[in-house]
Amino acid sequence: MGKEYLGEFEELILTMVGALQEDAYGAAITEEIETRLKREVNLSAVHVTLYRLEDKGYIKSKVGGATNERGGRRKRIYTITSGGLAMLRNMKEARLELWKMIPQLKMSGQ
Amino acid sequence: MGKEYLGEFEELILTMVGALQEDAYGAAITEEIETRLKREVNLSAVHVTLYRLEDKGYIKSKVGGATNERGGRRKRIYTITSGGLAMLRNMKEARLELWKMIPQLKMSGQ
DNA sequence: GAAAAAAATCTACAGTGCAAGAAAACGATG
DNA sequence: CATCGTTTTCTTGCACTGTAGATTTTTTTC
Repeated sequence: MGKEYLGEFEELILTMVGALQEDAYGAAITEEIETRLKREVNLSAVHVTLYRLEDKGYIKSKVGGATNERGGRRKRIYTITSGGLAMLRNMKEARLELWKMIPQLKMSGQ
Repeated sequence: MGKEYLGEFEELILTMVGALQEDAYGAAITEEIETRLKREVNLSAVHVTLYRLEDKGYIKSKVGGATNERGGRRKRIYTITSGGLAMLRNMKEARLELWKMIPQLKMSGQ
């Protein structure tokens, strides 16, 4: 039955999978978060979260082809499913709704 | 040192405390969530979360006056602190930033 | 002062966040 | 072809967050 929301970190990782498209695999996601969001993340934290998201059906994966440059294990590429996208939409809707309730939050963004 | 974000449920409860102002106590928060957000919540889940938020300094509490109608223990009224408000702002900023990264999310809201 | 009401508190366990370390798969190089 | 450095995934374990069940406290009414 899956709950109607995700944890904070799960939401972040799911969003990155959607954002990175064909290039969504553990290491790249980690890097992207660190450079673009200036937030420290642990690589295995990302991996574990990817497994959990896949279990829940929000993303799916396939092992990437042999397009490696200099050694290294094959990448496991993740893509967001329609269910995953729907979940992100729901969470966004819910947040926008919530924020409306608290006037002190009005500011720059939006 | 407190992390730079909260869990999903903590965020919800913190927002409700901010929204309900002088009327933020366990039972009222629970009711408000059920009626306005159509989401089932357990009363003690709310209470436990309130304690944790208070521990972290995002809300503070005082026992309410004797303005009761028909029996019942005194309410513990919670109010959001400036730290709590700042946390909500940060989380909102971060989300807006995140959503920008994933075009498939563009829609109604905002 | 016993019963009923309203609310808070306690206890306990599953789910999520996170990190340290191990293992796998690959290219290069002697 | 053995082994070395690389790149990346996989395993394990524990602390923190989400949630429910049952209990206790405080207060009004009869």
